[in-house]
Amino acid sequence: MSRMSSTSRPYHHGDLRAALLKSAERTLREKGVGALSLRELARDTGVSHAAPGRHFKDKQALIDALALDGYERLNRALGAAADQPGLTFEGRMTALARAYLGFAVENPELLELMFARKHDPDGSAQLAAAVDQSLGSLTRMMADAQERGEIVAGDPERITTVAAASLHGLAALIASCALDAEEAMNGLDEHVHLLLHGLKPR
Amino acid sequence: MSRMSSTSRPYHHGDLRAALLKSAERTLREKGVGALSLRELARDTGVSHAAPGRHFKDKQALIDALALDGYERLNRALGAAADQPGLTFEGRMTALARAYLGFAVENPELLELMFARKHDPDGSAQLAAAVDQSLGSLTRMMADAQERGEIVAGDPERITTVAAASLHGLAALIASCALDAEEAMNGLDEHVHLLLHGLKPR
DNA sequence: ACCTGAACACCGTTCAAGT
DNA sequence: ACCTGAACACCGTTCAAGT
Repeated sequence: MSRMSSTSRPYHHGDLRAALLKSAERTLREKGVGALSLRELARDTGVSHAAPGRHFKDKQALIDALALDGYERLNRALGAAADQPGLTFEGRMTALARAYLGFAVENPELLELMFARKHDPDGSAQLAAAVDQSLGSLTRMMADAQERGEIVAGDPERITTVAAASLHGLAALIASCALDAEEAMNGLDEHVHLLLHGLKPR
Repeated sequence: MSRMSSTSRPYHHGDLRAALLKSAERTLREKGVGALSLRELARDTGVSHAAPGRHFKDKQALIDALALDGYERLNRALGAAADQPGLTFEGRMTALARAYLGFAVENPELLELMFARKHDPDGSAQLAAAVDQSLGSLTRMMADAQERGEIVAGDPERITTVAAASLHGLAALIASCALDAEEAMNGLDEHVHLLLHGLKPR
């Protein structure tokens, strides 16, 4: 009678799972993976310390869920960049690179988490699919370009790997603070140009 | 009188610090960063749980020491590869790449740790120097090549970044199991060739 | 100087019990 | 179905005390 809200909901939450994920991403962003604690998450969400166990069997399960959410956002960004019409191949490649690096700059801790070699063999099927989708945007672009003769012939997977390594390397160096983010973004056009035209003089 | 060894040494160890590091690297390799525990390390080394505190002010300090040791080994490998005589530029680049990827394949967990964005601002001066030395091998190689006109003109730092991102991307993808290690090693010559000659047809 | 042993404030995970 | 509260076995870190 004295409570103001949620007359019909059981306990505190309609969607504790979502609330926990939201809170987790916040502390991930602000304090890093090391500061993630199920108990603190429960406290912040106003729930008992055992409640998260109902929604995530493990701490790793929560981390995997964060990673999966990250991939979904990244894949939307990559897809949108790759599908832009009216661009040259180099233009599309640059747009894709910009989308990826932008994500890395905005979500460095999350990116690290997405690429960590942890992965619960149970829940990792979804994660594997999400990773494939990320590479998919790039693979399609390379296959298209190859058909049009805009890039060299050869095993398309190998060629995709070269491009992927170049972009992921930049993203990883940014996320780990080995490279200044702003500087990398400013040099991005030239980076892509060098990737396509090579380091050797023509 | 009844002990067989170390008649003059205090307690159990002549070099507890080294013993802890050795044990730590072993569990890092076998069970991952998440399994590192100062208390377990102390138990494995036959010492009280507070003893590690004398040698590492923090768990992070031990991790930083592991990372520093990793950089020292990596830098020796990179230096040896970069200084090989009688090679073309592409040959030296390939040797450097092979050294780096070899390290990544042999020490995936350690590499992840070396590139984690943690770094105690206190002890990180040494770490920063070690990182610089790693990049140094590559930077010198690029500067040499540029002088001889073997690679394109332009800001040498930018060009070094392109090569570094390409190699580090491969290494990171291998370490995170996103790329099959053997496959990547087999394709390494072609990878370097594409890096130098570009993805566009000539 | 180097280590011990107890203490403190945290964890993740499990499980009977409540609503 | 969903959550609580207590319990268990661990942590990292600190600090007086021992040798």
